[in-house]
Amino acid sequence: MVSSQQELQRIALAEFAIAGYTGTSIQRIAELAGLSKSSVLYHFTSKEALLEAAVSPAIDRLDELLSDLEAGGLGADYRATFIGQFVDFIFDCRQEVHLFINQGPSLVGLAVIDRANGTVRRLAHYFADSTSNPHDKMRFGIALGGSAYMLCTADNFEMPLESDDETRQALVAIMSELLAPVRAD
Amino acid sequence: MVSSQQELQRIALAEFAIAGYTGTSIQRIAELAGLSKSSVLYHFTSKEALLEAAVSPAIDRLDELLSDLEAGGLGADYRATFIGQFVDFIFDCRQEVHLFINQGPSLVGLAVIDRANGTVRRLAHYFADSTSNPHDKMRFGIALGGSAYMLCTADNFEMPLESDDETRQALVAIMSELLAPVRAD
DNA sequence: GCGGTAACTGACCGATCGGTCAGTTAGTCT
DNA sequence: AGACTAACTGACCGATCGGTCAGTTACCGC
Repeated sequence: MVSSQQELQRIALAEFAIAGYTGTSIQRIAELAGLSKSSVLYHFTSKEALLEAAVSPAIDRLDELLSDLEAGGLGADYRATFIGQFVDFIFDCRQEVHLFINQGPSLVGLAVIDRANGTVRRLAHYFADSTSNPHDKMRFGIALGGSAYMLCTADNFEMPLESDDETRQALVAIMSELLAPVRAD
Repeated sequence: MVSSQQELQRIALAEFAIAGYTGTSIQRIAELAGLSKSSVLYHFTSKEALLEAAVSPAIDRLDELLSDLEAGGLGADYRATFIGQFVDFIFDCRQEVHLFINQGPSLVGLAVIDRANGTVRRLAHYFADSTSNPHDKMRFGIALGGSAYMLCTADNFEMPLESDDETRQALVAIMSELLAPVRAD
């Protein structure tokens, strides 16, 4: 039995990811849920509260992933674990990642987006700060950002991905290759 | 002597890229230009016409780049030329690329965005169709999309890029590596 | 100076938006 | 049945938006 609140979060996340936060009205979400706009605002005090409820779990998860990385370090053993976890994350939270990638820059000022941006920035810096070589900085960014971007975007370009397993394996392999030069402190 | 029209296009492009098309009002653009909203609409019949004027040159350029690629093929010789041109393109049209990446999905239905999406789709398919191996399809997507994404996004994460020359070299090298498995038909 | 027109403007319009609030309905417990 | 309250609703509000239109200003050529 799915509660109205959970249903609204699910619909909001999907619409925010596809049409954009500013491109999605509360009325639209209400219609898709078969409720009134007032009902949406009964459950969530504002549009921003709805966004926060929809995306916070993914940010929490990324925060945790990053904390584990900071504890496990960049050694080859933990790196493989991290890569697997990161790929699982971008698979499981595809809509949220799509939203962070596409709307992180334009929704600056919304508390939950600032939080997401902060976490992504921390992740990016973790790898970039492991090297002073500009080539490797760029390489690591492409490994992380490019993988996330590709997974979120393939649909838009009518590029059917293979099975999730095959796609996951490909991402893990490519990321492992791109992150191979990482040095453990 | 820069005309009002050109100045409006320059401001619009910058704002559309940073704050989003829907997040940027004509009034905002007018204020930044020191003109009235009506004056903006004197020069451009609509907001969409302003967007089209601002981004069409970049799409034209990408179209041309793609036509050259289709003519030159995927052989190692032409590939190096293409990579250099693609990297130049994402450097020269950084704002436009930022806009296509972030807002291509949510602005579907606007003629000029549909055109941009179509061109990007054609480019993505050109490489993906050169292989049946899912790993390589993903790899090529990461090469192209990841590079574009990283260049547009580095600013957002307070990752100062090195000089343009160094950054360009790094991108060319990484793209060359990722596209190395491409097969010429 | 006069006529023509490019460039600009403020007032206005209807539509949409996020949000408020009083009222209604449905469900639960005593 | 009555009281309470969670869930829901329609009417309303002020703000913002893209766009229209009549009027003004600036510039150029004769």
